[in-house]
Amino acid sequence: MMQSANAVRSRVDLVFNALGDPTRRAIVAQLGKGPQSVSTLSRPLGVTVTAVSQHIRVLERCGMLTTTKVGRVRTCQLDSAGLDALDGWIRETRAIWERRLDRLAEILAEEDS
Amino acid sequence: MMQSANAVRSRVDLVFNALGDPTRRAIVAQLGKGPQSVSTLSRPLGVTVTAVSQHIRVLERCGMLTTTKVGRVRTCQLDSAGLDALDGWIRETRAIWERRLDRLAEILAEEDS
DNA sequence: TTGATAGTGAAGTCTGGGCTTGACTAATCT
DNA sequence: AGATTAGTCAAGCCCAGACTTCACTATCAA
Repeated sequence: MMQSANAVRSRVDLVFNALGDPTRRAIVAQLGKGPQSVSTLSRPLGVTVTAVSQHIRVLERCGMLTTTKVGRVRTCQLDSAGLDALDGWIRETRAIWERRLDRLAEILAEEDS
Repeated sequence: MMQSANAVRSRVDLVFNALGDPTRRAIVAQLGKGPQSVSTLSRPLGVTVTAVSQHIRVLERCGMLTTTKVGRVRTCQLDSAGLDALDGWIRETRAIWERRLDRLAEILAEEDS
């Protein structure tokens, strides 16, 4: 129940690491237009199919997308797990940040009086 | 008014790039506990003050934190600009993703009838 | 069965960027 | 003034990881 914090944290780390690369962000953007095969993804990216295949694995591992292979073609589509993790991190971080601002406001108010 | 899309996009890119590094994520986490000086930040991170100084510049450039130098000590604190950009990106991406799921549901529904 | 197509695996190249060291400046202390 | 401390600059080291090539397998088409 409380180890989930660590699990989430590590997934967030993986997501940030994954999305830290411009090519992978481009892949995610591409998939926004709908599910696509590995080779279809590779064309507008200007990289090898092999490279895309490698990126796909990274993105899949961190929950940013899922893939299904039917026949010889692997189709990729966005997954919400990665987004959820990211979202959680942002909320958490912002909450901490805002709480701190509130405290600062309190302190300033006290100084005035 | 519409060029903001590009501006936001590039800031998001900077943020992802910045947060793609574990040390910088650690810095952000540290700052969650409150504003801190460069050298105070460096101690628990196990890296040189110089390294932290470099990271600070990257994080500041993308709006994740702000710094103020008084005397010889530079104090860093979280900024919401970076978080806002990230948040916007997530909302956008998730919206696209969900719209796509809805469309898929429609298609499946049509097939059934 | 021959050929073309989609993708993966292994192995190697090469560059970006994270980190360090050492020298330096500016502020603070005694 | 001298010594200490906080931080920055410049230069270089070094390695993770992004990308490629080549060989290979599996699927589909003629």
